[in-house]
Amino acid sequence: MIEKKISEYLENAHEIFLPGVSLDVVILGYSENAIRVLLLKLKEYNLWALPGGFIAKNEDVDAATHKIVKERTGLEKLYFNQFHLFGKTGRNASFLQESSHAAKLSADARNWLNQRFVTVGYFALVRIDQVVPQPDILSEACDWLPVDQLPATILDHHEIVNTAIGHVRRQLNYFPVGLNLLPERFTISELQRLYECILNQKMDRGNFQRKILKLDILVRLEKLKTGGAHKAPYLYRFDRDKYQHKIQHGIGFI
Amino acid sequence: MIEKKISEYLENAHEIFLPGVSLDVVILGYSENAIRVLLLKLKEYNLWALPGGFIAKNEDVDAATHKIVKERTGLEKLYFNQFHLFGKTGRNASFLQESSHAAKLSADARNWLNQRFVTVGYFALVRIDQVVPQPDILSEACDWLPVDQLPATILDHHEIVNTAIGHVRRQLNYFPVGLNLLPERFTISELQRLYECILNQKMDRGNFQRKILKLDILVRLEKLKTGGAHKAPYLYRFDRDKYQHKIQHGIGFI
DNA sequence: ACAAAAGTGTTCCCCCTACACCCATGT
DNA sequence: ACATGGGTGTAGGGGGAACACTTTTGT
Repeated sequence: MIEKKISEYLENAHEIFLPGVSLDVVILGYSENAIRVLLLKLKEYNLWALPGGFIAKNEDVDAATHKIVKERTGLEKLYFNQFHLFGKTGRNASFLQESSHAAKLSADARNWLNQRFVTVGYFALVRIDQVVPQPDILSEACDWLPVDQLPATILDHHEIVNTAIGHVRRQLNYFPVGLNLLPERFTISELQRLYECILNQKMDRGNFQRKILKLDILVRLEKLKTGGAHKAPYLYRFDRDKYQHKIQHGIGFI
Repeated sequence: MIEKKISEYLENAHEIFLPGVSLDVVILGYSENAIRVLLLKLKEYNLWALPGGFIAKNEDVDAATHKIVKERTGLEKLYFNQFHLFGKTGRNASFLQESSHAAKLSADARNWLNQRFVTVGYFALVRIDQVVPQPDILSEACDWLPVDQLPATILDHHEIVNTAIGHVRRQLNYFPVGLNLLPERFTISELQRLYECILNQKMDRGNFQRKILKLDILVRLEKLKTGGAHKAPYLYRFDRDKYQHKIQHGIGFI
């Protein structure tokens, strides 16, 4: 049944999708003190791949990205960003060509798959706890893997992930990207650990607190009742309205 | 003769180039107190267009960009950067379809031109005085036009230029982009006027000088003999070696 | 009582800002 | 002499870095 779906998908691809252009999304989340990327384990191979796909002939590239992230995560409202086009020669769907499906395809479908592809890289920032990862029809599993311990991947997906991280790191100075990765309510310490993770460096506790609060984009909520043997910290939430006002004048954090 | 070249180019395009992908380069220069972009005036139309083209099936996208900029400017060593993929539906080579050449083309060639195109945006920074602008076969003229007074352009080239400027402006904080736009030797005042142009705001003379010199990427040369009724300023040149050392630790200017 | 982590305060110092002041040069 | 622009000096303030102190809570 699933086999039939794959065959149909590949057989019709050359009629539905733009030729030679694919897209890959680096979906990033944060849990257990690590930035993680959502990867798909391909059937028939011991290789992982980024969620991705093709762009329908009558579809905006941004819209195609939105659709793919929604399918893999279940999320509707998304923060995502295009960051690079990977256009080296020799990129193609080689892993599909070798698959058991390729043989059954028509000549047109096979030619379409065999052509060179350029791919548009997007990154998306999501809250891991809100996501229910969904493998696509070509993959057998789907998992959040820490970006500093990537498994073997197809093609240049390793490079795509690393390039994405670099862009996120640079955006940290201007946009409160961290807030797209945390749950609705969080403590300053949690936010600091996230920042330390992204930038890969320790920060001073007291200074971090003052600095992030002075941006005036967080709202203090009730105190957190914790089971920890220490003072209960405040919870905060991100204030999108205040943020929208600030952003026009530029936010400088680091 | 030129007519024949155009026909040949368009007729063979579908065999040589990647389908559905084009590239456009925002070539920026600086002269007479204005940031200027190199635009081509199309034959048969009263419209301007960015230098651009297609990507050969066996050619890296970066290489195709390099080739195009070299053809239009004569420059070999270049600072250029990919910044965005423009992928809205409805983008195509509409201006070519209406041209007098389109009628003579084979069905294959016409279909290739009629398809939807996504385009990769690059920007390049050049020294205007070193450039001898060269129109391509589809254009009758080629000129440096100030980016704040753009003429009517084809498609979304207006948006592409403005997006490019935004990226350059943001890079100004991290890379000495200004130095790719000035002649080999320049005064601090000239550099300041350039920065003021890009950022569109006045800066303090004394502070600009200290700040830019403290980056320690400029080398002071001999004094300039000027015809001006004032003290002769020093000339400086950009020190690429020092810069390469600095950049790893990050350069913060603004 | 004590440990652990949160919240807040303090001091030092650097750097940015804003001007002011001299210097060199051509008219 | 004087205007013009170049180079440098300086006083003040804001903010970051480092560290200290107090507060709350569970064991």
